[in-house]
Amino acid sequence: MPELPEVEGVVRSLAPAASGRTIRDIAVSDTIIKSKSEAKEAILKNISPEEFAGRMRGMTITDVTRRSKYIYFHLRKDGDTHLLVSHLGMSGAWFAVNEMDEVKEEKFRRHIHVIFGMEDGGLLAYADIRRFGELRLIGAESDHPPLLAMAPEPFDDSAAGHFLDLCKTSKYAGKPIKETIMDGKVISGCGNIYATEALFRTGIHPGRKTGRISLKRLGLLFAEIRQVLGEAIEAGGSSISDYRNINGEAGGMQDRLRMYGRQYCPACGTATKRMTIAGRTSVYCPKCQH
DNA sequence: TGAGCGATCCGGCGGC
DNA sequence: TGCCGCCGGATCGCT
Repeated sequence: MPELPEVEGVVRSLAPAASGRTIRDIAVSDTIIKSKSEAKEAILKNISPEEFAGRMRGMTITDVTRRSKYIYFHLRKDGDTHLLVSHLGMSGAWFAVNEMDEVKEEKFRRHIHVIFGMEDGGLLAYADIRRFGELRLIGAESDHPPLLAMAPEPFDDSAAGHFLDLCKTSKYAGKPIKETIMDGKVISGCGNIYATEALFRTGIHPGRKTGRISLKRLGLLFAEIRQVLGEAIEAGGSSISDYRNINGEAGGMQDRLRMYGRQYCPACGTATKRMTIAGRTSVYCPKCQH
């Protein structure tokens, strides 16, 4: 499942592959057309397949950037700028190819839902096995308020202060620390995998109340989150279940995860425990994490 | 007013 | 082997 480092990997390869190219036509899968006809919001948000295709036609992709776990396609047509916001959900993937059969893995090829045909003849394809991802065409970030509510990028200078300030508020002080750090308004792009890892590395129990952790430890936790995210970006992301970059390649970070998905603590050998926090499974070592 | 919960987008997979 | 139920990012709407 793609988190911030995986999305960063996609953007780093997508930006040079897509920038400067103009979209000639759009194909939307029958599956999505059917879902949308049943009034579901499958992948295409707040727009019909026909309107999406009509508006995207003729758009030039000027740049591709990342904000938290969102991919921003910066677009221009007739002198106006637009933004296509892509979230990969659980299992989304982009592929830049010349023919669809260049998408080697059957499980992705079977679930290609949107294809951008480029004026130069190439293709940009969005595949999504579970259809939890989204494509949202807007004018600018301000058209979709949740985008404006996101925490600063974790590598920004302001991110640590933002995190520590919110930890002190009554809203977050009573919540389990894992729920706090996975809230995108508190820290951008820290999902289950990297939250689990950073908590293990700092010896903090995922269920500990945020307000019961010293500012010093919270500062160390934030630094560790940033460290883990940075390591994962360098390793090309973690390919837990369905992450692939635009060339269909998996990342290598999963081999370096020390707690996520583990049965035994790599530090002391104790059997790991799991608990549900904010509806998600959390793994931790009952001996090393307090 | 806002916190909290359930529903919603689904296919894959573990378990029986 | 087939079917049921669980899982999960993020948002939204209801209580």
